[in-house]
Formats: sequence, C-alpha cells, structure tokens
Amino acid sequence: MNEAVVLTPERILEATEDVLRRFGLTKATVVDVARALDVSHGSVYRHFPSKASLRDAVAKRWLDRANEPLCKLAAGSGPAPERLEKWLRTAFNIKQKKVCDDPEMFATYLALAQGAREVVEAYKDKQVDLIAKILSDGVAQGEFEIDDVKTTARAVFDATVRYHHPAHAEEWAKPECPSRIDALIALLLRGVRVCKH
Amino acid sequence: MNEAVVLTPERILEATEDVLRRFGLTKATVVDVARALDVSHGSVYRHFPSKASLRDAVAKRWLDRANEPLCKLAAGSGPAPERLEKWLRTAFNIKQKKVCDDPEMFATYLALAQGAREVVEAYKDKQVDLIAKILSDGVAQGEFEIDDVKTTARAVFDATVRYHHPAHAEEWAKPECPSRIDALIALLLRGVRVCKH
DNA sequence: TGTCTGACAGATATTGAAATCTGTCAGCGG
DNA sequence: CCGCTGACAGATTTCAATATCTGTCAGACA
Repeated sequence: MNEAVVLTPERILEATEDVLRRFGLTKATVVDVARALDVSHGSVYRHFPSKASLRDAVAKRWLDRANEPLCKLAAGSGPAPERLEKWLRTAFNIKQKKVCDDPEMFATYLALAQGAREVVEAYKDKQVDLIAKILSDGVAQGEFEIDDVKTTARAVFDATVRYHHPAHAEEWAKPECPSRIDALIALLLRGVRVCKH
Repeated sequence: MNEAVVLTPERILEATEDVLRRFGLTKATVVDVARALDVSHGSVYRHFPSKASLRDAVAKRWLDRANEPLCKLAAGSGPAPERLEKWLRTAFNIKQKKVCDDPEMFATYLALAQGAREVVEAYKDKQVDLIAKILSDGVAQGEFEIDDVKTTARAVFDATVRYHHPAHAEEWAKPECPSRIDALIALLLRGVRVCKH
C-alpha cells in the first residue's frame, strides 16, 4: 500500500478545508471533497458518518489551531495582570486578524461554528479554563483578590464577548474599537486586582 | 374632517405593528398595512418615503418604549452601586421577558433592528449615557472612583453585551445564566467602586 | 478479508416563469 | 387646493419542475 494513497481522516480533513476555501461553505459538497481526493464520495462516508460530523471535525481543527498561542500564554509564568491583559489582547487579535485577512473565509468559519454547537461549547470551556489558570496564578502571586476563580473567569470571558464572539465581528474594524478595548480591559483588571492604597 | 379617518404617521405605525404581529416581518407588506387602514398603499408613501423608513420608525418606537423604565432608573436618586445593579438587571429583564413571552415577535424585532442601523446606534448611545449618569452620580457620592466616566460607561455597556444583545438571546434561557449575570455584575461593580479597606 | 465503488432512494437545492410587491405619478373628488 | 386613488414599470418573491446532493448498500476488486 502506497502511503500517499491511503485514505485517512486526516487527508479528508485537509481536502475538506481546501474545498471550503475554494467553493465556500454553501457550495462545498461531499462529492467535491471526494473528487479532490480522487475517490468516490461513498469512501468519505467510511471515515465520517455524516457531512455534519465532517464539518464539525473541520471546525474543531480550526478552533484548536487558533487556540494554541493562548494555551501557551496561559501556561507561561510572570505577573498575572500583565499576562491576563496579554491573553485577552491576543485572543482579540487572533479573531480580528482572521476577519481582516480573509473575510470570506471568516464567514465560512462562522457559519461552520454556528452549526457545531458541541465543539464550540468545548472550545469556550477551554478558554475559560485558561483564564482561570491565569487568575489563580494571580491570586497565588498576591496580585488578584478573587472569591471564586472559576466563576470570575467565566465573568471575564462573558465581559469580553463583544471582542471575541464572531457575531460582533463587524464592529471590530471601527476606529474607536482599540480605545474601547483598552477601557474594558482596564475595568476588568480593576475588578480582580487587590486593593492597593 | 372626522378625527378618526385622518391618516397620520401615528395611525400608520399602529397598523404596521398589528400587521407585523399577524404576518411576521417577512410576510408583512406595505399593501397589507394599507389594507388594514382601508386606504391605498400609495397613501402610506405620502407619510413614509419608503418601506425601510416605515420599518425604522417602528423599530424606534419599540426601542423607545423598552427604554423608558431604564431612563427613569437612571434619572432617579439613591446609592449609585445599587442603582447601577438595578439598572443592569432591569435592562437584562426587559430583553429576556420579550424573548420569553413572544419569541416570534422577538425574532421580528431582531431582524428589524438589524436593518435599522442608525436607529439602533442612537439607542445604544442613549443607553451608554444612562449608565454614565449613574456612574457620575456614584462618583459624586464618593462610592465610585472613575477616571473617565463616559469611557467607563462604554466599557460597562460593552462588558454586558452578552445579556442585552439579541445575538446572544438563545443563551438567556439557560439555567446557569442568572449566576453568571451575578458574577459579571459583581466583577463590574468591583471595577468601579472606591477601594474600601 | 477488507476497502472501495457506483447505482439508488429520499432529501435538498437550483432555476426560470408567473405572481406579487415597491415606489411613482397623473388625475379624481371633496 | 390638497389628500387620495389606482394603474404602471421595475424589482422582488413564489412555486413547481428539474437537477444535484446525501447517505446506504450490495457487490467488485485487490
């Protein structure tokens, strides 16, 4: 068996992303994916039970890739306030870069994510865990004063929804956006920091 | 001239709301509105230059009506922290009540608002002004410590987007929602309060 | 034996012709 | 004179026929 012609889930996902990039979400069909791989569409169903599951797998790949730098930041060390600020700004930048670089692809990703509820839910939970990690580091450092870290992490995530949820993407390009982000981050940091007299 | 048969913008708006309620946004036509008023559709165009402007006027009416209790709260007196909390909770309740009581009507309102950009923008600015009013009251009372009231009001508005923007409406019914709102409000209040040692 | 194919049924999407709607305006009637 | 009507052109929507797609499966092929 030639390694290159073995049909694996990985190869299918790769081809699916290509097809999505070329045709867009609404036009991309399983038949297109099969054609790109030079197999019959029945073969694709051997690896993914439905088009929906294939779509979800693609969504998961994208989200995981996008999440990687944030995982590193959360795992890092250093003063928690700076790290939290950096984490939030990075989270916003990743999304904003995506939408600026390739708005059409972003629309595809958005529509994809809207369907893949479970995948997105898991992704959000991971994000909250990352914030919680930084917050608890901050508490340990004596920089933050927080009753319930997990709950507060949720609150920070909720409070920043406007700058990471795709539903608000069209607002991100506005000129007043950066200063509003600054104000929001400042407000949130004040909300978790210990009282320095 | 009989008062009842004079065709006024007000009567047209009333009839338009009725028609929207009965047929929904996608099915409602200017002809339907005219029929409800027992006039020709040409007459409607005498008062509103286009269907879009009629739609915008309806949106404005709705938003203004919804906003009324919030205006009163902001104008009131009493301790600012309690007032801010009450204001935010009321804002959320108004939206959540709308979506629970009549989801179909809410969908109509949502679609309507998506089209009426300017009207919605003005409405949001008004909301921010109301928050700013409470914040500056709080500063005067020595309860809040805020550099730039207007900017912070914006930040509070942005931070609570998840619970007043219709794009997130489907999350409002979830059981964990109230506790997440509590956490968010607590975080924001901590962010504006003076440091009490 | 296990992977892949290709034909098939039912579901979904496309298409173009017909129907309806929006927005205009000349003229009617009070 | 002034507000309203109703017919009209162009834009938009509907609808049903047609084409394409999804998901299955019996059998080919290695």
